[in-house]
Amino acid sequence: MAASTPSSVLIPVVDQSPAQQLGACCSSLTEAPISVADAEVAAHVFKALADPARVRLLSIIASSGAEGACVCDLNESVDLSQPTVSHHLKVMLDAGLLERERRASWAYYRLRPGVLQTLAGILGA
Amino acid sequence: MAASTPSSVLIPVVDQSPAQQLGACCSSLTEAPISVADAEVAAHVFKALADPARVRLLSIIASSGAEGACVCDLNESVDLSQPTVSHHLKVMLDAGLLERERRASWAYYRLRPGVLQTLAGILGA
DNA sequence: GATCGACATCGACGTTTGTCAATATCGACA
DNA sequence: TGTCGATATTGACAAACGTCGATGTCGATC
Repeated sequence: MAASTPSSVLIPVVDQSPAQQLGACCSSLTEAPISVADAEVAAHVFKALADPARVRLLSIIASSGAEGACVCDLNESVDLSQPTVSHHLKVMLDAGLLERERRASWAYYRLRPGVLQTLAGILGA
Repeated sequence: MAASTPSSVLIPVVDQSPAQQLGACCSSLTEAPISVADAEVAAHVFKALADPARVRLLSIIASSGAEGACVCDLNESVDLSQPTVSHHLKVMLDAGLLERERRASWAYYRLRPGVLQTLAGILGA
């Protein structure tokens, strides 16, 4: 296709999260074979969902709508230590699935708008 | 999907793959907090997509439609050894994303019908 | 300023994962 | 029957991951 020599070796430094890049990469997995680079981006996002604790946290956060969910509540929703919950939230934040907002001394996480629709679009549905 | 081969067509025999359970577990991640058990099932399926090689293989397989893709072709599509490709295919097969069919001495993999739609549905889109 | 509470980061650990070379399995065919 | 080609399985190893306790950071309140 476009690229002439995909001999890789490079990791392009993009200031966009994987989930942001996903929206611009490919229309769907099922239409045509995805490029190696795009596969890496997509896998990064899926990896952020590849843990039971993260799926559950994301579901709780998504269910709390636009206000977001307080970390103090999330800590009690899963049977994990506070540092571990913080770690999982960071993984999803870095992948571009979540947004963080600080209110007073609390942190609130919410779904990044449209990100699940983008993901669903990649799946070809 | 004619493919009239009198030779035996074997379909993966799994009692209940994660992707199959997904369809019956929850309507969507965003509606209400998912249960711990359902999160485990969903994470299992996402984990099968959490690798660049697997995403690319899945995309190639999906793009080849109902006929499926021959392993002999897949081996040349990614820069990995034959056992590694076989391993990745098994991961997605066990997760319920793929189906396998043997024709003569070749193996063909295809998307399990509807599985991507189910996944997209879980995402709430 | 000192203290407290909420959250993030660090360091260390056992476990899981991706990878390959070697080997096994199994059908096709001479 | 024996060989060959295609695919799966095994065994081993390094890297990545999930987890926790200890510690750091930062805003709020006294």
